[in-house]
Amino acid sequence: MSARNTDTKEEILRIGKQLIQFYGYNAFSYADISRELNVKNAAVHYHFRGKEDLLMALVQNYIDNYQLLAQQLKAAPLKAIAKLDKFIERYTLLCETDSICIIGSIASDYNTLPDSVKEKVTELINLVMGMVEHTLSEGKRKGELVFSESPKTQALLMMTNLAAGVQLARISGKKDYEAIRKAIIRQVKS
Amino acid sequence: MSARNTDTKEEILRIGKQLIQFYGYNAFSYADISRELNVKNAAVHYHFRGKEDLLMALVQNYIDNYQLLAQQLKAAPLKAIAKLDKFIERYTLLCETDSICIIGSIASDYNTLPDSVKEKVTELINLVMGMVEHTLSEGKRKGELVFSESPKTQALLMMTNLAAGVQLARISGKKDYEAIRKAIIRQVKS
DNA sequence: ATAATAACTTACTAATAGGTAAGTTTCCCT
DNA sequence: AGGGAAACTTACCTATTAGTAAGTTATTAT
Repeated sequence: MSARNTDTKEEILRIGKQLIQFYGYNAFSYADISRELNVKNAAVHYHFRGKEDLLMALVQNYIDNYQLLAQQLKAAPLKAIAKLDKFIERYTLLCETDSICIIGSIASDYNTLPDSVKEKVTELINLVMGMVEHTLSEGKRKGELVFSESPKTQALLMMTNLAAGVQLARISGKKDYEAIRKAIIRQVKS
Repeated sequence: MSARNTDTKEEILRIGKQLIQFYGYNAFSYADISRELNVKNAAVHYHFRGKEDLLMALVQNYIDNYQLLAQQLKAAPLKAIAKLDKFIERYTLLCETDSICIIGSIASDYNTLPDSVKEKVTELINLVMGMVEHTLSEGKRKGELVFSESPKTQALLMMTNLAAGVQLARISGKKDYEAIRKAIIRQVKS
């Protein structure tokens, strides 16, 4: 099936993801990836025709990943708060590496992207949003969560707090993120 | 004092600001500015040595602007809600041109910026944050606003909702932004 | 054993990036 | 009237960008 190395493609995706979250989509190049992987930039082009294709694959990767998480959360015998914590933890981890959420990163470069990618990003957002909304909705129904906004609006609030929270954290520090993280839990808890 | 054109410098700042808010800092070039202004790119370099200097001037511009707004809000005989509305309106206007908050835009490219700019951005954030916090704090003291978080945390929540709200709006539409806008007012009102 | 193919490297493009040095035009001040 | 300076243009430069065509090496299926 393969010659030399089977997981170069996955490595490219891994590094590309890191670079986008740390520097931004328009700030990294194929040279950055090939340097870190110790291959030539043509090797990167071999696996992903162009930067758009790489981004496309990356977003699809996220979609797959979140689809899995959504399934797990639905099936898991966890309290709503615990489910939310599982989701929020992803942002906390980002924070610790001075990285930001990929959706936030892409959002800033959104107007430079081709329509095909824009559509995939919309798909990802709808997925994540729907997952949070569902978790909130279910938690409310079961009496585990209390909030007065609609689940959809509450999900919007929570998501924007988190996305901008990690962005803010790299400028003004992790304390601000922590304050936000605790507050968004309080908003749905008491 | 000047030859030919006195406001080229201001025009550069205006266009630069637009480009950053629409495409992002790393996605625009001096060529974009010079094209729109009908000058050569060397003319842009004449007014701003390099891209960093332009960004620096732009952030300083925002600082001046927000310092003025902060003064106005302190002096104005307005209810806290009206003051917040004045501030929030800026984000609503951004939304209408598919643009995002400059802080959010810079935050995504933050790790590609030199320290000098990073410090200026911190200064801007502290200013804006302090302004919102003060407005919230005063409003609470006067009994015009009601919220249980500390004014600082409430300011963090409000700011992150707005910053990510406009980012989200260009992807999933203005309705989501509107829902957020109304919700953040309800959070401090009732 | 060998043919096919996956996974590369080598060796290039053409376009754009940010940036500069030297000259030119226009205006103002004396 | 003439000097100086502000506000440019002309004409470059080097580095980097995304991208490609053709050749090489290693693996695998037959």
